[in-house]
Amino acid sequence: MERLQPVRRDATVADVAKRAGVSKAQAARALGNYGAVSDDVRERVLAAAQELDYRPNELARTMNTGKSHTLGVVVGDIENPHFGLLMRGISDTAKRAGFDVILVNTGEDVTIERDAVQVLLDKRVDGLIVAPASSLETEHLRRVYESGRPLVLVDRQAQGVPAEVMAVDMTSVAFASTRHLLEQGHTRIAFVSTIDSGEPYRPGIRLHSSQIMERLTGMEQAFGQAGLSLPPDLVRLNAGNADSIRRITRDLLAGSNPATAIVASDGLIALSVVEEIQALDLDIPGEVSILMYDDFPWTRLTTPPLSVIAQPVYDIGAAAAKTVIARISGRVQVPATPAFEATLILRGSIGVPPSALPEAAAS
Amino acid sequence: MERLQPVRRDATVADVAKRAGVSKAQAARALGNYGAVSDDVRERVLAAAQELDYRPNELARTMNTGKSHTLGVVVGDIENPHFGLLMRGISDTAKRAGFDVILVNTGEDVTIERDAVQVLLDKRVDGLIVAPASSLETEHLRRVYESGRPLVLVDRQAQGVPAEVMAVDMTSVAFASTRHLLEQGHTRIAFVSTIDSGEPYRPGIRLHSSQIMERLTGMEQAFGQAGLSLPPDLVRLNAGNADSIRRITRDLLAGSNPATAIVASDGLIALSVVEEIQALDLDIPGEVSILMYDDFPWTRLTTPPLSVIAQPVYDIGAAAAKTVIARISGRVQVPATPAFEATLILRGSIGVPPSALPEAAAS
DNA sequence: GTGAAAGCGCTAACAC
DNA sequence: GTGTTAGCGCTTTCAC
Repeated sequence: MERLQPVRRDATVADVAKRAGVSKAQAARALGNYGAVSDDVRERVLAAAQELDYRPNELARTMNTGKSHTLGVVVGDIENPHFGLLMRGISDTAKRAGFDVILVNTGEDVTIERDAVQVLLDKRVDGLIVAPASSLETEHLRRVYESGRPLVLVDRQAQGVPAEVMAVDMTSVAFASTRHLLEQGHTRIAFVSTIDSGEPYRPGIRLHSSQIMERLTGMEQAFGQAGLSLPPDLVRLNAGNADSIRRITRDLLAGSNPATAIVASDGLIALSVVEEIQALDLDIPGEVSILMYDDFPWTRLTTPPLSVIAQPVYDIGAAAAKTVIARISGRVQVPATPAFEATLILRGSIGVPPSALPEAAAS
Repeated sequence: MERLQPVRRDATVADVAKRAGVSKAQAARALGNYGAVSDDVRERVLAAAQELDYRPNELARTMNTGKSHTLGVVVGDIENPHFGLLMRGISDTAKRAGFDVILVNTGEDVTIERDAVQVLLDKRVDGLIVAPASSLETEHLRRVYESGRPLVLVDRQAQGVPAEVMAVDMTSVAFASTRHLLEQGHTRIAFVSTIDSGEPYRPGIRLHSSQIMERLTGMEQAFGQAGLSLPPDLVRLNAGNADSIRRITRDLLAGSNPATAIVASDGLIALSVVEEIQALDLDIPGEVSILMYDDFPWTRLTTPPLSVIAQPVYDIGAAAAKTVIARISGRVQVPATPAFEATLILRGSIGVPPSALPEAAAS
């Protein structure tokens, strides 16, 4: 009951060695080109390998050396072009240095992130780049650090994890953009974010995302500098889905003291906010001003085009990759973490609030 | 010159066994829970594992069993939300079945795709899902098939590769949407695609992307049914970057016999096309009608909202995952490949061409 | 230069 | 139930 050729097993070093008439060790040396090998042997071995269509078993190789020439990347939401671009920055840099990149998506779920990190570690990636779902729940990241495998964080901090963080300083750009809004005459400035806090905003609240914390801090500072304070009722967290965002938008724009400007924490939020504003038949920027985080191509297409806060996402990815690779290579002199700057790009969606217009001022 | 604790080596089965006072084999059985183990032994082993913080070396495990409980995914452009959504469909399904998913991006480059597939194969993924960069250069995919590892294709066919393809039938929706445009009175219908053909379009041309082929076929059929033929001068391939797309758009809209409708092959193209139309100060849909492939949220935000051809991308991903997993599990009865249908979603960007309006007709 | 042999951490066949 | 013993495919001493 035997097959003639069980499944055409892949050729191994031993097979190649036999065919070339040399020892396994010599074949391995020629194949992996290390150690000392005579030209004659090398030639015969490579020829044999060719004929047998030999492909090294990377798993076995990794098991011995501990190196896989692979970077692991963990992100929250690959559907967000933000991460797509980040990924390209990482991939391009990694490829140039001879590293492969594998990605795992977490849906911004810390539990899944924990598993993802473990999976990657189990696959023996040489280094890890993580955009942490939470800046507070970070034991699993601390463990990566303790395992000694290089880890670089992107976008967000992670409390208690002594790893480099490649991220924009959101505080200053939030400050600058809020000041701009204040200068236009806005004081009722709203901020809408999906960030899941479990409770409504109050000054001094602690959030999972260091990015959002920074944005709020920047806003608070700008208000403070103007002798005002950020209206707590206009900061809306937990804006989970399109429906809730639209409801929040309606709410912000209703009543006797509505918001005159809305800052959307990401593209998806801006989308629903603008949709609701259109549904309410309000004018942008005549009646409501809009500012959103991240600069996506489509923001130039809306009427009016959206003002945005752009981040050098590709560069952040590239820098992250460069740094993990430097660490992997054992370089002591790791490239200094660059300071990334976000920039406010003014398009048509920010204007003067109705209350500040001449005719309104007269009343 | 010895360290007291060289690097705190990870605990292995042997360590656990020693600590629990049993043989390696028994420890392994308890840990991997297979074979027969007495309650007493199991308890001691698990306790020892706990104390030593034992984590199985998945690499070693994979080397022995040949299984990694991991799906490999290869896509062309992760920046495109299309693939992001596809990825979610895959991940959700895989996770539910206990599989991890790792992704490699190729930038639509066949050479990189070849490497990516090899990397994944080297990592011994149990199955592969590939959105092939080319439907024509497919030897590497054929090799995957021959290696016996389950392979499922998404979005595009791959010539000579006998693997299931999860994709929408683009021909029929292209036919239907073109007929709709014809019924509105358009005959000068343009089609713009990034697809790299090396040469301009001519009827009967062979392209790398089966999807684009189908779209063109559908358009040709609709024209044929109307007793007309697709104007070859309006089919523009090789629209690589934003600049060239804008140049092409300008070109299509100039002259004495301009296009009255433009079909954009993807979101990025639509973006540049619309930008150029706005720059030319032409009215949509008064002077030019627009239709694009893929339904992204932002298409509802432009003025007017864009008519699109929507695909059930998430479902395609889910189905692909389900099928590879079925194959991996050796199920003979693999779920039948569902027929995915794209749908034409009419919004405001398609209208009657100027030439068909009463006043124009009078002239 | 070259080869024999040990070992990476695990699973699996085979005895008892 | 349990332990012994081979491997998996590769790298890496260590002799010669």
